[in-house]
Amino acid sequence: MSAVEKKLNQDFSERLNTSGLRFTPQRQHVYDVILHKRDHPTAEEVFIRTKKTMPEISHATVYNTLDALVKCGLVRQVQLERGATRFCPNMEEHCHYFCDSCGEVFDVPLQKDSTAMPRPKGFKVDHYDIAVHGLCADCAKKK
Amino acid sequence: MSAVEKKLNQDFSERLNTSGLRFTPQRQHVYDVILHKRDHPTAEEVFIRTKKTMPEISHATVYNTLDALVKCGLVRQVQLERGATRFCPNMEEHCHYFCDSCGEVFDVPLQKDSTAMPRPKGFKVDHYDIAVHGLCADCAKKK
DNA sequence: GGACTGATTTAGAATTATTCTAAATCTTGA
DNA sequence: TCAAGATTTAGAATAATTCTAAATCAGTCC
Repeated sequence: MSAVEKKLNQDFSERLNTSGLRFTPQRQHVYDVILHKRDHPTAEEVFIRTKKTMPEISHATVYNTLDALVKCGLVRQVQLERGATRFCPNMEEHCHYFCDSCGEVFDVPLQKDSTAMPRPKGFKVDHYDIAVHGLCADCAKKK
Repeated sequence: MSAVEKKLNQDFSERLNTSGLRFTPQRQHVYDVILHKRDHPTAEEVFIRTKKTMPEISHATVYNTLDALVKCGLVRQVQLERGATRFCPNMEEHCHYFCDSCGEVFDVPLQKDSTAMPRPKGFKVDHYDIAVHGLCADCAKKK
């Protein structure tokens, strides 16, 4: 393992710890897999890819790990269509251009100051899906 | 049926026709149900509500009808969390404030000219989910 | 009106996505 | 070292959605 990789794992470990979670080989492998190919895989796809380097990993662990990564802010959970949830390692503020025909996903950074949002060349926009997540007034009070 | 209702059904029927779809009692009931209580039900919830006035309707028909309504632009399909898809009868440009704790959904109209988006009183924002749907350059060419 | 065509509906099976369960294993701290 | 709690595992269970094949329905052509 290179020095850079060691550093990454240390950061990762600390990130987990601050959320009360442990650094485990399984979590490391899953996170590696997601960072390695920076696309928008489903949990099933992450499972398949992780099996290549860790054949004994289970389904439940992948789900559990993905939830852990989402909880400590290392991965974003993305709902683009009916069916499987996807996961995204890009934690910068960005939006997803999603092709309803082929399923391709394009990340586009949000630029607060520009009036027109840039978009992938040739992309034909049909509609926007904007969801703001958080806590409603009542739930915010309770916490 | 009142004159207003007749008019609505006529509009609905025409809307279906222009998409090559037929106006059927089942579709009418499902659409009624969605318009009546303007929240964000899942397909299962729509199924249950529709059964009250049309007990013999089937699961598949509800799914089929919801897809039809989405296709002809009368209903919006919304993915807010893992699990069931929701449907929204509000076709104005708006975004959804979603409470990750209790699941409440608030519609907020998009106002292009204002700098700060209004939000439900007391809502504590965690993160934005912005998805732009459409066709990528390659797929747009093929169509 | 009757036959034909294709759309729609239905029950139920099948598939897909996700969560749950209980036992085994591992980690950490006393 | 031991106890407590976190994690992992295989597989079962559940939830969400789609598929299938047969039956029904609506509109069109004669």
